[in-house]
Amino acid sequence: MQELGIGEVVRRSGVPASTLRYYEERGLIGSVGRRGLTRVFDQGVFQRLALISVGRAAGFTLEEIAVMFAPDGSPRLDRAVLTSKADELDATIRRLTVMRDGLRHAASCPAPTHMECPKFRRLLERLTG
Amino acid sequence: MQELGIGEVVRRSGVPASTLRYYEERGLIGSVGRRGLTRVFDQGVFQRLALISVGRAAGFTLEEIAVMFAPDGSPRLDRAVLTSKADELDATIRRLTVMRDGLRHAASCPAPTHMECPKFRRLLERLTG
DNA sequence: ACTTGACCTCAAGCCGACTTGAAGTAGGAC
DNA sequence: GTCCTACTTCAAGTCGGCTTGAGGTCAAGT
Repeated sequence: MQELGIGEVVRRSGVPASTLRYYEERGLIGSVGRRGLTRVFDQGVFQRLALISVGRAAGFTLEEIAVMFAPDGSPRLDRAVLTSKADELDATIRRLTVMRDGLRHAASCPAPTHMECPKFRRLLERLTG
Repeated sequence: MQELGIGEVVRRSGVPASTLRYYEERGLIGSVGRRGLTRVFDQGVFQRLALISVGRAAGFTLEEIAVMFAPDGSPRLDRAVLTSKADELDATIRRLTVMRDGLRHAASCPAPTHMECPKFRRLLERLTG
């Protein structure tokens, strides 16, 4: 497995070195070791970074992400936790979908204010209800 | 339109008073006026709160939400902005969907570590790629 | 030998989104 | 008239997620 310096990881992932160090400190990514002082990463780091980025977009904290995808391959990661996170995500996705439709519609709606558009209000009701 | 005190809004929405005041200060919700010192809201505040909550879940800042849904009914809200936010949301939704599937699968996958599961790795590739 | 560049650590700072706390006011019940 | 409760302001504090800066190490190049 090819070994990478932090600079390489920065270049290929776009994630700043400070963030990589921070993630390592928080236990989210593991450098496979050190060459002298400097961290050595393997290819897997890119997947983990993708995972972290999506997790963040999903609204999970770094803490939660660390628990969900423990870097060691996870000590018998609790299925119930995963399932409930997936359920959370389902709810989020549904809400985001409604919001996206709302935005899309608002972009093309001729009503003077959004609130005057019945379609928009119906979407809102789907959010509140 | 029925007028509500802040306490009522707190009770019905679950949003703390401090947050409501903060949102008002940031221009995200408008109280229709004051009765003496105290803020008076109308029913519409609940929709706006729902909007804000979904917007936050979608990863937008309060600033962005304020711009998207200006409280005054929005001074000719730029359609391009809305459309591009909708596109952002589309991308987010796709990624979250992949993540949800990943979590769902991880919850039922017998592989000792996630990375050893080919299905999980394929999902990861959909995230990275 | 010495500079350059890429890396390191550690502490402090910053931003967004709130929360908390102290101190004050306004209106009704008694 | 004074007590209670619900509200108010304003400043400061908190937390998560990083970033920045000062000062140090190491390897390679000239």
